[in-house]
Amino acid sequence: MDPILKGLNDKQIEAVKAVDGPVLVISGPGSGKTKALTHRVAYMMANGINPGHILALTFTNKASAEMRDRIQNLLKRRMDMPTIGTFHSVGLRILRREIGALGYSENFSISDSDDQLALVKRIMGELEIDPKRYNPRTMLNKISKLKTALVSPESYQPKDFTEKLVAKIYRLYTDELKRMNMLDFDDLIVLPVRIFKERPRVLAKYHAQWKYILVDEYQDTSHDQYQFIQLLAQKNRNLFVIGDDAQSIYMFREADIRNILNFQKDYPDAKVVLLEQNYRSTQNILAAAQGIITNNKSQFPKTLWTDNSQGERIVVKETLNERAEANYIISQIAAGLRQGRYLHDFTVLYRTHAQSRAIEEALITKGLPYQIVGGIKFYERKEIKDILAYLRFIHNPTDTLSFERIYNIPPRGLGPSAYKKIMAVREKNIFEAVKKTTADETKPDTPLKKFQKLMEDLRQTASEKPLTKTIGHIVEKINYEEYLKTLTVVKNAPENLEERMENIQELKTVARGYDGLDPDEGRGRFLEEIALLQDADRTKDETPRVNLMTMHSSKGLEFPVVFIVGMEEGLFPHARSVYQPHEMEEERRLCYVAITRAKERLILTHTKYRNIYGTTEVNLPSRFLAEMPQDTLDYQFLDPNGDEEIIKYEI
DNA sequence: CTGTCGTTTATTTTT
DNA sequence: TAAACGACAG
Repeated sequence: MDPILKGLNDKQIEAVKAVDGPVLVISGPGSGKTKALTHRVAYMMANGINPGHILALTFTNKASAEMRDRIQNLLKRRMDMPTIGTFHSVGLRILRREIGALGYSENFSISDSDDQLALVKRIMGELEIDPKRYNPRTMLNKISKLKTALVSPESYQPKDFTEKLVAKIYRLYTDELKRMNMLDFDDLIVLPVRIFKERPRVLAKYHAQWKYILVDEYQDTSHDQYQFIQLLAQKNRNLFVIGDDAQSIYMFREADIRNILNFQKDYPDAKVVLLEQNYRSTQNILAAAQGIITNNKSQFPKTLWTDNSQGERIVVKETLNERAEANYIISQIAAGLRQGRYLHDFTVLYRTHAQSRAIEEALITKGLPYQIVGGIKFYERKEIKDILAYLRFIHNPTDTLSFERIYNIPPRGLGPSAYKKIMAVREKNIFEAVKKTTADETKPDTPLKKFQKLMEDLRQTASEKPLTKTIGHIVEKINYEEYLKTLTVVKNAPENLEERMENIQELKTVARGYDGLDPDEGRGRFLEEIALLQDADRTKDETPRVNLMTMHSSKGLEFPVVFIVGMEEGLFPHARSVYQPHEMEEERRLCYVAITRAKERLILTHTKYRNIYGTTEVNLPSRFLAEMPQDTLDYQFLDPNGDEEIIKYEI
């Protein structure tokens, strides 16, 4: 037997060996999906398929990196690696070569979601649309929805008044982005699709290159991603998709579960493999998960099974309030630690970020180290965004969004009126517009003139010095630390200042990798790369910590002991999902995902009283509890003398 | 232009 | 509860 197939079960082997033609693999939680995927790629390479002909698409950088690592480890000798990347990075790679066809210039930059929102707000301001009546965020969502549905501003047929507004904003939004030579995230998929459709010869080039295509997390693909895949795969038809419809939890982000459900319609000759053996969880945990998910209508029929032991019952614990809930969790962690578990064996999952507060407070009181996974991302921090905005404006002076961000940060006496003046005379290049505006000013040292001089100086440095030097120079020249001080003094949080300066240091560490390049090119690559990175790989210390995260961020992970807190109607399922059946089903899948993170021990908690937005709510236990087979559960109801709870759990 | 004050609103978010 | 935003006075 091929050594690469060793350690795989029959189904996994089937998935690995079906190299030619369309293949759909439905992989249950803990069924060795990544194993199947990576072994398949290694198998293909070991059997003479040119790695250059293989394209593997993932959703996250993390998944890409893991796949690359594991494939490398499977190979006997060093070989060229296939193209492995996120949808967006592969889209970007294509655009870098092909975007000329659409009339953009090649030094385009990529806007982040804050930029997008700022742009929509600006446009709505110009159109005098009341942002209270029409939420800019909602409008942006609608635009993004249209884009992912591949509806262009030209082809959009608005029906009612609101849609007509959306159409207007959408059109201006698109024009303005193009004018700034900027792309949004959606464009990284949508534009390659357009090029493929309009330029068969370009598409043919990619057909010749990528003859084998693999897609991870196929259930999460949106319509544009679906088109992207279909176009690339239509010639050779060697399309391997793997995923789990039951774990689709990103519908709200345009994931279209029909893509996976209809794969066999798209490819009637598709080979279908079900990975149903679970290597992760106890029988009880699996039974609970299965019990939940069977309440959903549309899904791929499958039954998970495991050779693992039955395991202990799932604890359903009722507590008085969220403080007692947190204390209970800590008591359970303490008990686990006494039995030899480590802090990182424990994970607390919640539906909304707001719920982490009570848990954190309890952990801090008891001095237990923890880490929040997800939450505020590195590149979303103000100090990072500020510095990056300077870099982006230096790099692309047509980027009015970055200009908008920095022209008065730190405060230098520039405001809306100065901004209007500049925008009035702008062609494309804002830096030139600033020059034009200052030319009319008679006084010698106006704030705008100072700004102009500052930017000239920064641009000079940026074009000559390595990237880290430039960053240091920016921070120094704009007196950024002083500015941060004024911010943190107001909020009375000096520890914040230190942390923020450390973050800037961290940014420099990332930038160092580009110092060796030509300054302009290095800056470009740096900005491009971090546009696609949502979190920096910061080298964390190795202290074991309790993990806290939303159920969404837990997808793909596993832990010996999992707590799911807030198992209450209104919270989980979330109140906003209850009335829409398809949203209710998504909540249920989320529950399925959360439960199946647990390997050995699962504890579900709900409270009688919960403080929410400052008012106390009385919540019923979540309906999901009733949907689990009751013989897998161990109910622990609230002691009638509820007050004692908090004391009882002291450790 | 800047800072303060009151009002509003509140999921999840791989890029 | 608290953050985020817009209105308004200095």
